Amino acid sequence: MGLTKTEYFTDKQNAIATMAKALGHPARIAILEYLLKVDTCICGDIVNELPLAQPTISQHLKELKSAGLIKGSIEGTSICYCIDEKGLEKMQNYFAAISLKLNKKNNKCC
Amino acid sequence: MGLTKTEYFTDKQNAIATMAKALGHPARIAILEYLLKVDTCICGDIVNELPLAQPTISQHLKELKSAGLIKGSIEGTSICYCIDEKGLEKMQNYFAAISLKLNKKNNKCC
DNA sequence: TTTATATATCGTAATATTGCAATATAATAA
DNA sequence: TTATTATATTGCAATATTACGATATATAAA
Repeated sequence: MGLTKTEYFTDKQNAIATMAKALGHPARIAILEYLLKVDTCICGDIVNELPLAQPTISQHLKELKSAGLIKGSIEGTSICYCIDEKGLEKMQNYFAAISLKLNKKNNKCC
Repeated sequence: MGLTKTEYFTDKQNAIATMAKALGHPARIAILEYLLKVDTCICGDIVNELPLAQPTISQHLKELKSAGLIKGSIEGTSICYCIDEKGLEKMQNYFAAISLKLNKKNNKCC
């Protein structure tokens, strides 16, 4: 086992779970926040910024990228990573919709 | 290894990552959406609703609960689970804040 | 071409997650 | 007390994740 049964769930559920999973590690949250903080879109300064080895950062970047949360473009020798607004917008919309639903019914149990 | 180095990150980063991680599985997204859909707050109907065995659901509920995303209260023999608004509000606020920042700087690279 | 620099990939060890059968627990019903 | 019912816990196999050293790759500089 150890294998998620994605086939039992809807595409949308899987998509949200995939993005949430990508954000489910503090290093990846830190990368996101760093990309958000710096004005110019930054490449491997992330490696200097975070207390993790370069291969580890590279792996985390890959995961964020494949989840559609960041984008990377080649800039000479280095690579320029930046936030993929589309992905984050999806997350924002998802949680905004949930909050809206929670407000409508006033969740009065428990 | 296989061990996340949480000590290198801020409490807030770890907190967001923990909640995101809990949402990083389609079954847990499905549970959340089910709790959101039903008006009365529901217990073990989740087991009937989802195509996973009872111990598996129980485990997923435990994770959602320990992440502060759902609450459970004993209701006779069964347990009534419902959404913990505080946790979801934190997630909503987090993504709303990110969107806001993304709009301010207009993320024009890549 | 050779060297330097930046990033990715490979290989691997340690640990975590997923899923479920079997079993335990805890509350009500008979 | 003895079922019955609902949920949790245990134990375990299969797989995934995390982290990093070593190495590969690819571009630019000398």
